[in-house]
Amino acid sequence: MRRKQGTLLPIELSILESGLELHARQVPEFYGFLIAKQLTEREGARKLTAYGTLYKALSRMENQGLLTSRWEDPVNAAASGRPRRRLYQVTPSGQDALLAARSNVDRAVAVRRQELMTS
Amino acid sequence: MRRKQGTLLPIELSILESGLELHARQVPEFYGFLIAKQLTEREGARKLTAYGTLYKALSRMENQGLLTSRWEDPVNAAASGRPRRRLYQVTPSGQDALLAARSNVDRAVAVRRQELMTS
DNA sequence: TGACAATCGGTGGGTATCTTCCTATAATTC
DNA sequence: GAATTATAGGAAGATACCCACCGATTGTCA
Repeated sequence: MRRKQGTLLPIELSILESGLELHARQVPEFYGFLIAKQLTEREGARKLTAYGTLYKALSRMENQGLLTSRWEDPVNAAASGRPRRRLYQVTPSGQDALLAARSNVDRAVAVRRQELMTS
Repeated sequence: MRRKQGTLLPIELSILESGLELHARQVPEFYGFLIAKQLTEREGARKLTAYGTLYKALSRMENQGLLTSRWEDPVNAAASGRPRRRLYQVTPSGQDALLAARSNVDRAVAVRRQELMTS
């Protein structure tokens, strides 16, 4: 869709919010599948069947510097009897982007309210 | 289906045959997914969508002593960028079972042929 | 204003294993 | 021969990740 510079897509906002919320709850890192579950719960019924969308968003965000990732220790994953995870963290730059996006939304809401009041 | 003592199911025969064939081709160990692919190719079009059936057969056969298994080194799997495999080998007892089942089939065929000739 | 280029979302597939639930069927038992 | 019982098969879903492709949309430029 060709994005306007410095804009975040809804899914990217959700990822950043989930990530920071988990961080606040003493969960330092997150991974794709966890986010998928969070989104499914939060966003209600309409589930995210298309994991491709999510994983593409994650790698996009990592390329943009909003996230960093590392692979889980494979021995650890094996000991837990599951595929290994790719663990992500929100970078300071990611936090900034979220704040900026939020204030943009606030501003848009304010403008819209103004429009409604003066019409 | 409640099996008759000392009988092999078609899928078990296929697994043993594939395993031994791979062994003859310098592939010492096999894993579920590989067998699934082999079966799909060999058995023609009708594919094995039900992996549950295959994996259940494998663990059944291991319990019966027809196969042994070990987990692939997780570090190795991670280096190859894929989930780790469970590696199987046909035991001597598995070879015996295959031979016995084959001779049973031969005997049945012989009996049937005899029936046809004398009818 | 209209065309172009970039990118995004969704679908579907590939890599691997395992579990649970239900149904169908065959072997035993009476 | 009928009733019981054990077991196999199929479907579906959980656990994780990634890639290729197609179509839709949107920002930008002429």
